[in-house]
Amino acid sequence: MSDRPRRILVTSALPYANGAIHMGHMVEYLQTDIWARFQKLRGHDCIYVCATDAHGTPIMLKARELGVSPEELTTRISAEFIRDFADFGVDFDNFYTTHSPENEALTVEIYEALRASDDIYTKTIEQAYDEQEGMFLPDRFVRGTCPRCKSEDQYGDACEVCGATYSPSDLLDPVSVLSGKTPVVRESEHYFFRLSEYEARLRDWMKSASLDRNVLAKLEEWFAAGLQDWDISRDAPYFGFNIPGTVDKYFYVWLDAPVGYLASFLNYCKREGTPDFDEYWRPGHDTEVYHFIGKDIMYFHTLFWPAVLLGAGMRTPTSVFAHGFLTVNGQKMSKSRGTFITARTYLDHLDPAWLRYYYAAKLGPTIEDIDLNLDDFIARVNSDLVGKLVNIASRCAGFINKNFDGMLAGALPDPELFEEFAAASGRIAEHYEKREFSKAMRLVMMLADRANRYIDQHKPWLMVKDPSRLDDVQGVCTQGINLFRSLMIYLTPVVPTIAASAREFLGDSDWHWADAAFPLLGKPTSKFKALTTRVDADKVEKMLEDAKETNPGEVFAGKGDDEDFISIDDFMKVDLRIARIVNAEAVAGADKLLALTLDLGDSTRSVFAGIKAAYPPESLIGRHVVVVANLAPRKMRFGVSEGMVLAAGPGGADIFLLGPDEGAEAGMRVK
RNA sequence: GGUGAUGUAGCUCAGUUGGUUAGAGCGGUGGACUCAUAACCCGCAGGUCGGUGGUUCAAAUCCACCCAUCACCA
Repeated sequence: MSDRPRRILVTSALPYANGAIHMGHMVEYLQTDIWARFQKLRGHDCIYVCATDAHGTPIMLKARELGVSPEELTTRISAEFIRDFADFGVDFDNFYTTHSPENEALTVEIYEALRASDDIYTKTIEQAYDEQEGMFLPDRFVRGTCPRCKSEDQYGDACEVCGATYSPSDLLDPVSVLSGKTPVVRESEHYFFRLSEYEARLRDWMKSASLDRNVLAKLEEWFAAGLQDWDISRDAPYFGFNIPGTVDKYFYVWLDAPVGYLASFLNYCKREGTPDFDEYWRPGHDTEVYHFIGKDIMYFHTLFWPAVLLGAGMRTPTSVFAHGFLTVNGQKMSKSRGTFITARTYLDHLDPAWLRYYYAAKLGPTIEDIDLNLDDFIARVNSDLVGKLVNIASRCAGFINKNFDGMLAGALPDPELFEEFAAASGRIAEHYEKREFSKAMRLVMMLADRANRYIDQHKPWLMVKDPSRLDDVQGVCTQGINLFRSLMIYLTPVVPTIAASAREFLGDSDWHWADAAFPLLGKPTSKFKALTTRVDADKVEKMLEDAKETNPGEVFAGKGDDEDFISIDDFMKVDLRIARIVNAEAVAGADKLLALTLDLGDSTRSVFAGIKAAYPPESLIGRHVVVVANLAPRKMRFGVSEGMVLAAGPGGADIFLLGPDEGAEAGMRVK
């Protein structure tokens, strides 16, 4: 097939270190991993690198919130990333971090090169500034009322209700998400990259990169709108790399993040002593570089990144492969629906091979979203992987084991059929190469059907009763096992763990793609063990229950996306007050309730609290507690409750009321 | 709001440059088999191809508008 191995470098987008890897992330890492494994299986020289994306405001703030340094935070999260990926069988050649000396050196080098080519200039801009926090605020950290439709509590860059785009200074009643204070407008000098000068060169690159049709359409759209120069600096405090020649300016995280691809690769080259970094990143070599990304970050990878590389005199990626998002049961992943499933939650309950197969069965080369439909997942894996594929080996192995001591026959009874399977190699490989994984899977499963039909037609279970036909039994089963073996070789990139067990069963050494064309004959096999089990619907159910319980504080979405936070305004909607309990008594006929009379300073309320088992009523009188004062009154069997007293604990006798420190008085607002 | 994409059997998806009765797998159903992780094999049923209008001898396929879903707007 190929005269000479291709030299390929592939990357997946760098996961952002402020939360756990989830099922949506896995689409990309599995897609890339399958492709990289395929290339290696074909005998090509393929290196797969990735890294943690460690910089930026969200990480800085998250670290502050947790009371650790950003370095500690990202190191800890990187370790989680590495574990999750390893357990899913994602086989990186190197997984590094953007907070590394290599990355700093490369980022600075690129920046200096851009300066030398006059691609960098400075300009003073106005930006929202939080005086209390002492920092400039990214657009998403300012919220307020949309100037167009007057919807409240919108982001500083766009209104989610009417879709208007604007800058934070346009908001009515802007508020800093960090302090709750009104931000002021302050001037600052920023560094800009002259992206606007790059349209022609980017168009040239586009043509050579054979991008997906949809990606091209998107690029055209952006060109039509006109390319704007890119603000690549941020003011201190900022977790990132200092811009040389400045005291308080830092590179914007999106500048050094893609440089992280180079840094991770450089780190790999240094460690392994090979290959030569420059052969992959300087122009004029026949190496190939591919970035796998999600469609949401196309702008950075198809405009900024190639332009930066061009400006710095480096080579541009051979192509950029964008994929769509993941939906779960047809909808966006959502915590409240329990469909926000982290990689770890999945791994706690289910076999990674199943997800790898399922994603492969649905993935194509386009930016279309794919859906993880859990009922479909169960049906698909059980029917394809177990019922069709593994079943071929399972139904043949018994005969070979029992009657022939595990020995395969010396010849195939139907070499033409085997040849059909071998001949499919080219088409399947082409599908893999073009990232048409779903087509590859369909073809393999069609062949698996064919193999099952073959066995059914020859009925070894009948022949085995006739001693004179034992040779035929061995032949048919050897044929079946070899058909299985070829298919398993084709599926190695998708389900490497299953392939490894199959190889062990067959006593085969390492597999290469080309091995599928040559049958295994006259060799002993080991005792057959189940290669994978069926998906148990109960386990999927348990996983979903777990997903619902995942602590939301531990999981965050991507950069700048904080849909899982509530804003300061949301919090301020809750009117928490200090109240003094002026009276408490058991409610006749209620097992758990106490009727409390609360003094809120300016008013008195009746509140029912389910704390009877934990507190004798008389012990409460005179105590100060915290109460939700603006909770809608609720009619209960014993009367109307006009608020809610805050307490912690699992319930029963283990309930602990919240109380203020000495000095708080009834009616004070808690904030 | 602008732009782009998607919408085909219960489910997941194919449908090449418009051309004979719209396909596959799963599921359902009837049968067969009993080697196999109740797997496998044979048959059957299921769709006015999101809606409306148009171009054409002919449209899931082209055009317009509408509806729904999703994404992007640096």
